[in-house]
This record gives sequence, C-alpha cells and structure tokens, in this order.
Amino acid sequence: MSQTRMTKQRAIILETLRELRSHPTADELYAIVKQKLPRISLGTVYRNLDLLSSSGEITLLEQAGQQKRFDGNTMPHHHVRCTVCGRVGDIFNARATLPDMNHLEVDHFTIHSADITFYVLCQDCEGKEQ
Amino acid sequence: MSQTRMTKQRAIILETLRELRSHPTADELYAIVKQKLPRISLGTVYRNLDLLSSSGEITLLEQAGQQKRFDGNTMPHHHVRCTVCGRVGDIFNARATLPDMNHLEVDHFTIHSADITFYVLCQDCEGKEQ
DNA sequence: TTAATTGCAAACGGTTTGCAATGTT
DNA sequence: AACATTGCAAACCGTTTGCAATTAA
Repeated sequence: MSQTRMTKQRAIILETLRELRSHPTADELYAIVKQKLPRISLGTVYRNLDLLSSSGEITLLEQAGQQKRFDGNTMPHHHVRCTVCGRVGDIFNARATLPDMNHLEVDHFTIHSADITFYVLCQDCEGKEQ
Repeated sequence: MSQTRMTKQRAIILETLRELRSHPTADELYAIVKQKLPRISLGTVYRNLDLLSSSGEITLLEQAGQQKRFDGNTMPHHHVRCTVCGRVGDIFNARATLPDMNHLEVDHFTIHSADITFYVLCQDCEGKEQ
C-alpha cells in the first residue's frame, strides 16, 4: 500500500476543480491551473485527476473517455454497466418503477431524452475479486 | 442532401449488430463482421456505425468516446449535457420527482450507483441553430 | 454514368507512461 | 534517506480522414 503525498500541484488541482461550476476536461483544467503553476505539465494533471477520482475526492462523469459502444436495439430501455470490465447489459423490465424521463421539464431545461445507467459489478468480475 | 446506398458491408454490419445481445465496441463488431466479409476494413465499420447512428437505426451508448470530464462536487446529483457542444451542468433540484436510484435492486442486479444524464440543447447552441 | 462507398494507410487527439530529477514525509 | 511525484517527451490506442479504386443506383 503506497502512501500519498500532498504536493502543491495536487492541492491546487483539487482546489481549482472544487471552485469551478463547470465540469472541465483535463486540458481545460490544465489551462486554468497553469496560471497559478506555470511549469505544471498536462501529464501531472491527468495523474492527479486519476488519483483523486480513485480516492473519491472528485468524480469522473459518465465513464466518459471509454470506448464507444453501439446498440442495435432502438427501443427505449436502460442499461447496466459493469464498473470493472465496462460491459453493458439491457434493462427492459426494471422491478423498480422508473419514471418516463422523456419530454420532461427539469429546472429550466426541456429534456430531449434521458439516459439512465446503473453501475454494477457483473458476475464475472465479482468472481474474480479477492 | 446526399443519397445513401445499401452496400453489402452496411447491411451485414447492421444485421450483425441487431442480432447481438451485447453492446459491442467497433473493433469487437469488426472481428465478427470480418468472418463474413474478410476484406472489410475497420474504417468502414466506423463509417457505417457513424452513419447508422446519425440516421437513428442504431444507438451510440452514453456519449462514450467523448473526452473525460471531472466534477469536484461529490454530493449526489444529476447532470444535463448538451448534445451539441458536450458541456455539462448540474441538476440539484429537479422539478420532476426522481427516485433515489442508489442501493436499488433492478432485475437481478444490485445497483451500486446510478447516473442519470439528461440530454438537452443548451441555450448557446440553440442560438446558433438555423 | 454518377457519385457514394470502400480498403488502405497515414494522421489525429486525448490519455498514458518511462525516465531522470525533484520534493514530501 | 526512502520513495512518491514531477516535467518532459515519446508512446499508445481508439477514431477519423485523404485518396484512388470500386460499386450501387
């Protein structure tokens, strides 16, 4: 189990991200942080974002950055996605009652569509855990 | 407005994806399609998946493949994402009543967490439409 | 015949990584 | 002193694209 050390870079990355209302990409955050630490590198930003999201101090949105996946079934349905291997399954008959999310008004936005993804640990990956 | 032509490649890609229960990545689909059309290229698979999802015949899951975005706020909340520019906003107080999706049982899966993303056209992008 | 589509290979862009130097504990 | 972290640059990998040849309409 390796220790983690609080570097100036890590502190400023975390502080900057917390202050922002936006949900920046790594390079957007890099541009902002660079104003305070002109010598910081993009690699350091990536490494810290990685570390901070593993420890739960920040969140990586919607599994973005993963490979594209395609679905031949265009009927409206939801998905389960394994947090370990990334595989995706369908949810047609949710036992839980889910509202119809389409054409809903949420805050001041008119929703075009909604995507609900349930994150689970699939049986294969559960078997491989120790 | 350009015509679209039904090529053997396009037909087999669509047919193969529809038959599959999985939600394959482009390279997984390529490997399967290649058994029927040994000379097909990965580029053709990408081009057709792109075309078929623009026309609504298939679906691209969860905006996967886009850049990673990070959120400094770890309080549970949902998101709106602009389908054009990709920018993401927070939904803390949905007017609509949304169920608590965490620690729910859906089908035979135990849900660890759920991510609801509402897809909208943001005001900036709405202004730029003709 | 026209122009959409293909296979190929090179380019692209976001992310990761190896390494020697630096900084935290 | 030990070793986690950094800056830098190169590598990586999924995806896109330019081009000449092919093929659907």
